[in-house]
Amino acid sequence: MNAEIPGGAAGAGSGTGAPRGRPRSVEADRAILTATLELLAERGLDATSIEEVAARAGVGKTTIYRRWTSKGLLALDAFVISFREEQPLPDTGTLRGDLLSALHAWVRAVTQTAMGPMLTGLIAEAQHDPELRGAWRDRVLEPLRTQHRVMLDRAIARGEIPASVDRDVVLDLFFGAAEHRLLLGHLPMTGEFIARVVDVILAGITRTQT
Amino acid sequence: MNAEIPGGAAGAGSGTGAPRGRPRSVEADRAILTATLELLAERGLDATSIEEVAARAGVGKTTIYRRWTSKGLLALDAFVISFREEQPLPDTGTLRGDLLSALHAWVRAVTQTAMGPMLTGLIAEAQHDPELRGAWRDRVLEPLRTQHRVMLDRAIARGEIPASVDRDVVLDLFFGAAEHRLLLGHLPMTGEFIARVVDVILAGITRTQT
Amino acid sequence: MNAEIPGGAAGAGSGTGAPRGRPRSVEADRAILTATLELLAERGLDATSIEEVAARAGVGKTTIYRRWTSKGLLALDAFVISFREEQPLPDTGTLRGDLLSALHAWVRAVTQTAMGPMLTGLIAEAQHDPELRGAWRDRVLEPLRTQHRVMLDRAIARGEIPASVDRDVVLDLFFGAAEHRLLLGHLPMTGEFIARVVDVILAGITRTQT
Amino acid sequence: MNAEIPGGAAGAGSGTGAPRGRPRSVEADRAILTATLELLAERGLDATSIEEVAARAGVGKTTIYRRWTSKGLLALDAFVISFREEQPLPDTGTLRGDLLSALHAWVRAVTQTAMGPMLTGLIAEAQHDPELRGAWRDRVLEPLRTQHRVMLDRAIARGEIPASVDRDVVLDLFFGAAEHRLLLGHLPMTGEFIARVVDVILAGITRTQT
DNA sequence: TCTTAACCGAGACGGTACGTCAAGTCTTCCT
DNA sequence: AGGAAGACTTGACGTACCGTCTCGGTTAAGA
Repeated sequence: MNAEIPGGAAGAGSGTGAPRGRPRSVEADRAILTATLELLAERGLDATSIEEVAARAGVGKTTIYRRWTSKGLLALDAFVISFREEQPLPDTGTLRGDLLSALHAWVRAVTQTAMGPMLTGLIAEAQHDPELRGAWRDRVLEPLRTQHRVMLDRAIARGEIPASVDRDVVLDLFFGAAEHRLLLGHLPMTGEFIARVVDVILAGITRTQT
Repeated sequence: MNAEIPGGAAGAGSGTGAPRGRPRSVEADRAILTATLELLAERGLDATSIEEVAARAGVGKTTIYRRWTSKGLLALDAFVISFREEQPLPDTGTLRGDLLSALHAWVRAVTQTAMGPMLTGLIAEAQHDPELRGAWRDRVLEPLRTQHRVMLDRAIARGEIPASVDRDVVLDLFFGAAEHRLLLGHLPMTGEFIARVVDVILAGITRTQT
Repeated sequence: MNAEIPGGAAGAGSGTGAPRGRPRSVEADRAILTATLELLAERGLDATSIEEVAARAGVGKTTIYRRWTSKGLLALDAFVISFREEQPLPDTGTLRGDLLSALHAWVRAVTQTAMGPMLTGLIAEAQHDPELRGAWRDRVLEPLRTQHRVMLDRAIARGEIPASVDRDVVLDLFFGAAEHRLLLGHLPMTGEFIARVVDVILAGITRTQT
Repeated sequence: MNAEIPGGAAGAGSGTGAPRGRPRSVEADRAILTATLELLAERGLDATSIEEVAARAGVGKTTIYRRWTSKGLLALDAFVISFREEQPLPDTGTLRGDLLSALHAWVRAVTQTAMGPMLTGLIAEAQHDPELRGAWRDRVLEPLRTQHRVMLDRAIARGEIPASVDRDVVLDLFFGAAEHRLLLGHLPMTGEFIARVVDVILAGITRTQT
């Protein structure tokens, strides 16, 4: 539970032993997150109010505020549940295959599912909510980067790319280009776009900078 | 005026000749934009209300709504005035020099001035305001891309990179990586970051010697 | 208007000339007071919420808060409108006749109309709202006392009672006994009660024949 | 204890003999009443919440609700404990002496101690809580009246006043006038006020209504 | 000694209403 | 007709208490 709903006060302090008082309702947790997810998909984070979430979940507003300190952190929890396993760690044998597969999965998620609007809504909200910004980094961004860094490490082990590669910069280029198109929508994220992004990055780090 | 404040209804119908009635106050325009700029710098787009802008500008709310249909478009106008000339088109003789110079200018603007919060605030707002999203593309993004595409065209003419390079993808990688760090703040935009971004892209698109 | 709705900010300062801005809606005033009166009669002051008044009046909550700073002052205005002329100044020629007539009118008002619950509700509310307490004194109690003091003054002029009578104490006994029964309800306010109250007071202050 | 805290469910079923189960904590009773008394004195009945009483008494809310069905009844119990013996039955030998002494005691209690705010708060609360209204009559008003009726009976026995005197009306005038000033605060309860109230009533019932 | 019933503190539960803020619109007088 | 002022309706905010409920854990009497 703690792992899935870290946005709130997380109930009893770990190690403090007895949790005292009526325990938080697991049903309420579920109802709130379900309602949030539905509303997020229906009208986006900005147009969703805590009041509406409470009404749809059949829950008092305080029950939500007791668990989450802001709309953003609630939305983050709802998002994370759906997003986590949609981003698998591919292992195709070559870096090109891995990168293509990973970017395809990301693009598919943000264009074919409700993840797209959720993601943009959360990034938007994070711009004026420092706590959400931090939580987003800790619970979405860093896990994703850590996972994808593995692909680069394997490529280094295989000798495909030099060990001197700045993996952080590579990840920023990799996700940055796609995120840029997602946020501004100036150009579509086609298969060709994906291929070329991977091509440029791959060529850029494969070639020796002698 | 029309060219600088296209966010609003543009006042008198174009071509109708005589504007009839009292003309719009130029002082009001200036006062509103100045107040907006101040508030944007002080507390960001999200925490700025039309009501406050009106109060500080010494102007009725109606006077603002008559010119701009949304807070975002007003902020965009205030932003554009300040942002435009901060992004010069460098011409250093080599693509590497041009790219480094351009990215340095961008990073400096968003980290050393109030442009950073304004930019992130506007991108955030654009996520739930389609009109602003369009205006942002037309009035900020495309001009910037057009300007930077020239650098790539010159490099092609010089034979530094092949004509087959997908310039849009290059621009997405170029701006995407930096914007990514700006929005999420997971890593700083140091000089080294700038250099490596340029290096990877450059290596990725430079003509093969084979 | 000022005379009838002194609970609010009373709009423009008198003498300041032009009232600037959109004037307060007279319809809203009326709708609010009507709704308040209905709800007060239906369920009493305590069980009436500002929210419900707003809803029934078809008015925003702020429109009420702009005019009245508390529920009590709003209720007071609604009450005063109804109560004012229900308490006529009788002139029967004798003090006994005047007092009987006045007390009858008061008892009739609080037992036969909705004035009773309103009055008790307002006195109750005034116990924890000093502003209402003051307003009640100024706008209900003192006018009523001033009016009834006239009856005593006429009796003094006629020589029925000595000029040395403490008229304030007489009024306190007169209203106090009835109010006491109204608030605690331990005994009914019958015609006999009225007669005996008047008898005792009258006997107590009538000039000694000695 | 039962005699002093009759507001609650009175614990064990009458006649059932053995109460079964854990007996109610006497400490909790005391703590709750003490906390109530403190808060009543500090901020009045209206501004005191059950939640705060529970917190200060170091007691669960349930423990309070198990004993008292409403805030008013709890406050009544706290009040009665303090108020009871403050109102002695004077026996000075003359009705004037008795009345003066009794009214002095009452005025002193409500003006010099925290009894005043408690009393007004309870009367206020009783206006929208019929149960409290009944309890107030049974446990405060009637005992007080019964006690003071004795003074009138003694005066009748002594021949000071005729037996035909309506003692209820006299008591209403006696307490009504003072309560009136207490609730509305339009005039102070001075020694002169007390004397004149007694004078008028005494003169009113002494004199024969031939 | 072991149930068993009612208590205890703590604190979460679904609600209601609070008083405030800002949104975008409307209405007045004035320029 | 534009402009400043300030009203208007709407809707959401986050908070405080309400009276109820559920925990784990006493505390006694009865079996």
